[in-house]
Amino acid sequence: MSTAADQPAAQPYTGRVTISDVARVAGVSVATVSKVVNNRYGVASATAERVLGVVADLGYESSLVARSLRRQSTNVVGVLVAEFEPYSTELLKGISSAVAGTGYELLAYSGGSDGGTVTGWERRSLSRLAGTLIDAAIVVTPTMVLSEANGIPVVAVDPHTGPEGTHTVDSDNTTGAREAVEHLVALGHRRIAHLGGRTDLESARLRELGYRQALDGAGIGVDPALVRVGGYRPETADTPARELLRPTRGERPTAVFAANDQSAIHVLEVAAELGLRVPEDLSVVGFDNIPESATTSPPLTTVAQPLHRMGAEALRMLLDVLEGTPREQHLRLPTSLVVRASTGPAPA
Amino acid sequence: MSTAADQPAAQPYTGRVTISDVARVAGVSVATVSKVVNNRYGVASATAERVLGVVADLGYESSLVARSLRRQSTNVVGVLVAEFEPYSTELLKGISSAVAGTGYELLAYSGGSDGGTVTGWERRSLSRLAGTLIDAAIVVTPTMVLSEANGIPVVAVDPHTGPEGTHTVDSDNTTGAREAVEHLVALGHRRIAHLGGRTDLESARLRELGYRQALDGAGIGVDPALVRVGGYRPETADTPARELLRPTRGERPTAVFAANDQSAIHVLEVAAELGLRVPEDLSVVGFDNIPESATTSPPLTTVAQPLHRMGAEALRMLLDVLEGTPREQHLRLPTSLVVRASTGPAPA
DNA sequence: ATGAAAGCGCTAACAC
DNA sequence: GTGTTAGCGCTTTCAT
Repeated sequence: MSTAADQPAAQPYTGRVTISDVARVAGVSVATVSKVVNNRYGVASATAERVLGVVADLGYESSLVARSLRRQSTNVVGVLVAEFEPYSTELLKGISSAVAGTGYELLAYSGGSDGGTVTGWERRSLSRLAGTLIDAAIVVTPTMVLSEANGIPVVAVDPHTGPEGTHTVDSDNTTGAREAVEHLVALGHRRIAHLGGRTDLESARLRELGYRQALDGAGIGVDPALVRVGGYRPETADTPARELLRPTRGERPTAVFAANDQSAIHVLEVAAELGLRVPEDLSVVGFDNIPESATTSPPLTTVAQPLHRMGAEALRMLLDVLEGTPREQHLRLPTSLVVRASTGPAPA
Repeated sequence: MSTAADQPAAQPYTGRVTISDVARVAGVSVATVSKVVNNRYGVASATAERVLGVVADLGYESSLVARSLRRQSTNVVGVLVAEFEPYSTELLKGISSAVAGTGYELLAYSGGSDGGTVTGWERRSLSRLAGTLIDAAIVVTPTMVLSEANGIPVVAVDPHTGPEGTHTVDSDNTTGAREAVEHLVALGHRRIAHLGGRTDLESARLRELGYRQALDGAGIGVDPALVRVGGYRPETADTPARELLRPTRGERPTAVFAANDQSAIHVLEVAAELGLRVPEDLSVVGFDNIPESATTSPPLTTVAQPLHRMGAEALRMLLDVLEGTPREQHLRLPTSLVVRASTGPAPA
């Protein structure tokens, strides 16, 4: 074995070592090198050994791009996200642990330019990668329906359009939200606000539905003044959060159920800024249970989505589809309420 | 504008829409389509419009792979990790937020097969992607020295070989570790164990160095029986953790300083299993401050690395190198002790 | 203003 | 057993 860790000074031009470099040095054709590298039959063992030696010497590694272009399959699974934020990275951890031992490699691509507002990133990313770079894809919170017409299997996680069209993995948004609000009701809260997500997103609608169900069930009417659109992101949640906590007229709510943890965390910040104590003056509940929700002060009560498991299940589903194993189109996992310190009895 | 969201039934064969499909439908050559798509000069506006119409109709998006192969630059920055675990994903969040608005896209690749034990994954991944798919790369905790001989700029984050060779971003491991152990000393602990990382890794060595410095400074000798190799991973930390907590002879330590959070969290689990109360019977300190460290019970006291910032700085450094702006080769960021509930006064 | 042709690095038929 | 050739989808001279 030669010193694979050294950089050879073999080529005049800088840059990567290609298959033709190996071929030239080994004195064979590129086809032969290709065969050796891919363990194809029909190569004399002496030749193979010599080529392997050169490969090691030069530190050659085949270009994923060139290989992908020529081959039909790449053994790479894509994870398409708008950006790498807490939600998508939690999923990624689950996907990553599930991919170990399957022979597939993971390629996470963030093509959603500047945040989550730009729609259509998933179609664009899929088109750019499908069929050439990746064999199949997991798309995180797509905002549009993805047909599999790009030619590769797709599993959508928490699709914002509801489980139609593609294979999907999501969690029970309605029940989760209902339980969260029931928890607040049980603590004696009556003026419970809802900082919603985006009205065009299915998950946000379902969470609001759960909110309304819980209120109805408790015989509490929904006060429209206590329901605001928050948009899921700290920036977009700022104004509505302030409107909720510093009402121009009427009473302040004693609790806020936010549509996701990022908004809930921002509510915590606004509350602190306004001098409101949590949970003495105000209770706050989030949704998702991203790890960050445990690091706030006080730690956030939230509805846990089993994010790691959702990622792992999505990968398994994708691999099954890829290999032709029949699967249910949709998988819905249960949520669970995680009670931490941001919720307490309603102020007297 | 046509209905870009629809899938056209234009082609007989399934699969992605290629540039030749567009060319055929629009009645022009592929060269012209390429020019239009890339805004090159020398295309009649009428032709351009027609082509754009077909592009929209067919939902064409150029293949990243094919384009990369032909072009020299791709406008994609790679993040190479062994796997997507808490540490690398925190970095990824910082990188992702820093990349917004730069015009670059992010491609995170996990080529480290089954965990962190396999060495050389970084060289392999780099070779497979460099020069074709990505213009530059951030490599997370590489275990070997990476020359830039792959032809693209590289920034290593927390390299396990120390800041040599490439551009690097890391944090002050020694000081962080020293402060952690000084915290334990201040709480009255004298029998302080160290569950180390891998002996071949610079960061692990520096953390052990800090541990020794703190003990020396307090006039406490290092008891070799209290120092174990933990390997940074829960599985590898299991046996040494048990040896430490259930000593065959001698006294049990009253505190453990683990080389990273993942090991520290495992110590917490082993302690719970053995019926040890934390922090009454045993104090535990970790290193890294991954979000998960706040979710344990009790929440873990740890040395925070500014992971988001490290990621963001790494990206900025990389972009500077890419654009030829002169930069210091190394950036070392300070750590800070985060005291939570896993540390308390030494038992009497 | 447009198209023909070469070639990026690689693999797969098919010849020799 | 080995080399030659074609071509994956795209960009880029260079003719026309």
